Amino acid sequence: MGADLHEVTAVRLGESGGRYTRQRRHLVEILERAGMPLAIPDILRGRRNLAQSSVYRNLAALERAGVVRRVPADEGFGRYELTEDLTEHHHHLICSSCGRVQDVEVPEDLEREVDRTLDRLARRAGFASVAHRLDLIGRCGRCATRGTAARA
Amino acid sequence: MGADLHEVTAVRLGESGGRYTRQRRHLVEILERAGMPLAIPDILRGRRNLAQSSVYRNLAALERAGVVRRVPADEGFGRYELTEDLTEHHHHLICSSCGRVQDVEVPEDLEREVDRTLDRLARRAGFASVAHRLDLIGRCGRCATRGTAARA
DNA sequence: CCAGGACATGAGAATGGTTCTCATCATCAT
DNA sequence: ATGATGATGAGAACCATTCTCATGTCCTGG
Repeated sequence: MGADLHEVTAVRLGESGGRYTRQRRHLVEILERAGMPLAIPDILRGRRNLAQSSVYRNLAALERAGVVRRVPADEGFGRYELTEDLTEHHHHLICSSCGRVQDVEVPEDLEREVDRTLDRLARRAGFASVAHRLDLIGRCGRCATRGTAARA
Repeated sequence: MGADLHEVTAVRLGESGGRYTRQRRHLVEILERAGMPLAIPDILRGRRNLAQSSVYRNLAALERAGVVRRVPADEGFGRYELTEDLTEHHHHLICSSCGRVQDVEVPEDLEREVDRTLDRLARRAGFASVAHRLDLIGRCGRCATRGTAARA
């Protein structure tokens, strides 16, 4: 992996009628290095050569091509990461206090059991072609030490 | 349950320095009847006596009181449901094509195993006080029958 | 009863993340 | 080269959400 990440991206972009331009390659590299879902400001920070509108447009293009995924956080804005077939299947630790998102992988056997069970439930409800999304909500170490009140 | 839903709400609202007004009661009843996360337009639909700004404000108040939870969907807007300690712990079937969200409960033992494992992983990563969120992504029956292209 | 204080409401303005528009550039095939 | 097709950047437009402010409502103490 790693080397052909860009090949795969190029192919998929081609299929969806797009080009693998320098800026799109740049975005893919940024997301690859980050290893965690990034918000637009994170991507823009200290890179004054990226136009915000182009970043949005290109992330949308990469999403359409199936290379990038928009992660919905409960922060009022979105974060972006590479799709799982380009990395490893993983889940997120989400800090409910500062919004920081961190990747985790869960054990194979739990994954399998979750998948199996959910698949059954989904079918029963008339849903098809199912993936799952499993996130942990908590407080990261940094937020836990200073006490940020959440609820009385 | 059901009867004291309103008592609990009144108490929690009181604790967080608010009143259980007619409109807030109304919102709680709407969410209770729905049994699925509702978007603001769903709540407003055919109820011209509710001011949009008040609905937002009141849902925020109810969320602060721990009665309501904002569910982040990948639709660009939020949905609201009663918190789990007022209903049952459950998860969502999310249709990736039409955005419809439906509640599901998963078997006790899977829940337990997920909780146990995630707790361990979280602790290892320095996260504390963890809840989980487990959603199914797929296509609902309605969207599956008519073919809505998602990706080539 | 009446007055005052504290919170709730409604309408619309303001905010902020995201998407669209449009004029200009780059890239590819002929 | 040359024209077509798509990409880029800057800013305007959009839309969900939040804020403002002028009332309204409810409870409390006199």
